[in-house]
Amino acid sequence: MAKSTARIGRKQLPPATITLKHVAERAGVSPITVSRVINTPDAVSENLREKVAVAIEALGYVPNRVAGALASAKSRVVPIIVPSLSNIVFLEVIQGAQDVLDAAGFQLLLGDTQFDLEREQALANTLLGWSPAGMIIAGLRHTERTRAMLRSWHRPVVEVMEYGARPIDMNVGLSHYKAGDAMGEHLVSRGYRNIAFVGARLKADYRATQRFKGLERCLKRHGLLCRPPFSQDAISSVELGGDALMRLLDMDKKLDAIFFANDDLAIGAILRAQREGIAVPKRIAIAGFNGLSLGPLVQPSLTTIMSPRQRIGQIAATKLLARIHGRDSGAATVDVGFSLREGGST
Amino acid sequence: MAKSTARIGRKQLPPATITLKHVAERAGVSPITVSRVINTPDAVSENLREKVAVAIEALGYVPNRVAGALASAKSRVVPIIVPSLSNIVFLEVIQGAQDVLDAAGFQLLLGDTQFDLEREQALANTLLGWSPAGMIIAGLRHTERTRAMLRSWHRPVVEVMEYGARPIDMNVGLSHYKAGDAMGEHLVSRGYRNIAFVGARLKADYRATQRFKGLERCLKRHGLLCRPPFSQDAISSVELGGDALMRLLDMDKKLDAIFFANDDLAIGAILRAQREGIAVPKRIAIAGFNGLSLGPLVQPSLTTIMSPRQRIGQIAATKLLARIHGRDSGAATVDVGFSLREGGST
DNA sequence: CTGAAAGCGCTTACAG
DNA sequence: CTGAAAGCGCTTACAG
Repeated sequence: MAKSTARIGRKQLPPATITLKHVAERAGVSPITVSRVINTPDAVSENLREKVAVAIEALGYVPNRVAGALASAKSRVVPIIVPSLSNIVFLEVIQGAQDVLDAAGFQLLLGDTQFDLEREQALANTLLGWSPAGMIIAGLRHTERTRAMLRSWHRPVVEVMEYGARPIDMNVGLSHYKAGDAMGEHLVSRGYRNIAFVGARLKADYRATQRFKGLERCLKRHGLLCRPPFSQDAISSVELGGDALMRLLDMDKKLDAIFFANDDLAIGAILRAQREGIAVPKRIAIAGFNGLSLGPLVQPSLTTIMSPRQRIGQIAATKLLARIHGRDSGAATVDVGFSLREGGST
Repeated sequence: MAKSTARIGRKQLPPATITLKHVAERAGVSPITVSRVINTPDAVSENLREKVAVAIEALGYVPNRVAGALASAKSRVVPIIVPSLSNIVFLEVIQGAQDVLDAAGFQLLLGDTQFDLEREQALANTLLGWSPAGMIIAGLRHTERTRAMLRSWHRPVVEVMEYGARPIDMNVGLSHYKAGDAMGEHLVSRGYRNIAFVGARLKADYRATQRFKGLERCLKRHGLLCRPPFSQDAISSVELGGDALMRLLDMDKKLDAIFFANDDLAIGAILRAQREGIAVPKRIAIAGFNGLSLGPLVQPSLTTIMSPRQRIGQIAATKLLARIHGRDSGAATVDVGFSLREGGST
């Protein structure tokens, strides 16, 4: 309309888009100096630093992260890719990572694969388009293309949850195989001889399957029968654990112990047994995996394996930051281990 | 070293950074056409679209989201700001939002304020530097600057969790005040007359305080004594609920019911009562808030108020997307309501 | 439907 | 310690 209106750039900008240039003008310095004050303040004399800080404050300048990321080909963003957000376990890892990254001024970008490795590949691909500073990804199993892509990316990548050989870059987790074996040992030592393993969607949840494999090895070592794992095609939940308990007791009269793939299922089984008047561990022993805080509070208290999930997230983020900042990041792989917590349920 | 090496731009790029230009060259079209094929394929003839698609595939081109965001001043990213990641309630909202946004090709950027409104302001400020397409933020209470900043941003913002007047833009939630009142009505109707409210860090958790205010109004209406809320300075947890139960029973012999600020606390109280041999609801009735799936499984089953947390996230994300895409987003505010689930604990 | 030009707001690499 | 120039990889706005 008004011909006289000055055109800034190609469109009518509301006057409120404050850029580096505006700050520089106000402070009477060049834009690069402003950039330095923000990113590497030690490289600027105190005199100018002060002037620039005043101008930033006065104008309410907010750096455009996007422009910075484009120019430098990196951003203060770290994607974390997990199989699912409906599982408390991954959320705790995210929480641990968030604590550390946030304190360092990094933002977490969330991705979930729905336990689908092809989706994971597409997601990782897209997320790399954000020029992240590094990446955290759950698991050691990925498509070959995902592995190749992340490896040739040449930025820090931490694979979390399970501990194992040949990570893409760094790895923080625990051996689910050993954990399964340890629980098997515990059950056998307590005198149980007919032990079942119960999970949910075991095909997708290969870490749970590794726990089963560990149990299997243990039972074989003791010359005991190892039943095939009982897997239900539903999202793991407390209800599901109770249902599984009832079905198994009905199907297999000799059963004297159940090792559930996780605490949700196991707690569901204990609560269900309570309601049905089934004696735990007398009629059936129950064990879980994860070490949720509810475990010690149910009756009988749950025997389970504690995995340090938040710590996994924290360690992963700490190693990532060390590498991003060019500091020593310590060992490339960390086995955070696990511990068995004996409760009254076995 | 090798003088003959061509310099592309200012540094030696590894040959593997495929850009729009490379795709355009290979397809024999201009870069803008490639851009259109990616962003608005309908605006390109099928002939060229096909050629470009082939080139993209052949080169394994991944669009640089950062460059796109800078050029267009918007990105397919949506920050979600919540008070805490250690609370399952917010995680479920995040999950609901993620489901919807992910399906639409948007990425979620995570921020937590640790229940600090100043931190929230700084976080919102930083996150705007990512040129997000919209924002989801928990709560209706923010600093005046945060409100002004988001309002003048002129992009869709959804405030979630509680429902109330004067949102910044859109609002999806429920009335915690009414929910507290409703639980009060239930308890009074069941014959309880000495009712306490128990929470954790109520100063920070103002939504829990609103539930207390609702209870207070109800008790006054019935001419009953309303005790001050009992708040503990620790993160809400199952253990804490059990401890609070024991302390209150000891402090206040007349007490016949406790309304806990959330289900974690209430379930902890029920489990503790069970272990201590305290009769629920005979000696003391227990009620919660949230509707966690564990509630119906403990003994006695928990009376609680169900809040549709995942749905809040889904609705918020859906409205955001509608506005982003210029479609009708429906009502600016949505009261998702709540429902009281009667269990055996009252 | 297609393209040449200009620009988004920063940072890199160089020079002084 | 400070700055002028060039460029990051896209998209906008315009023209045809």
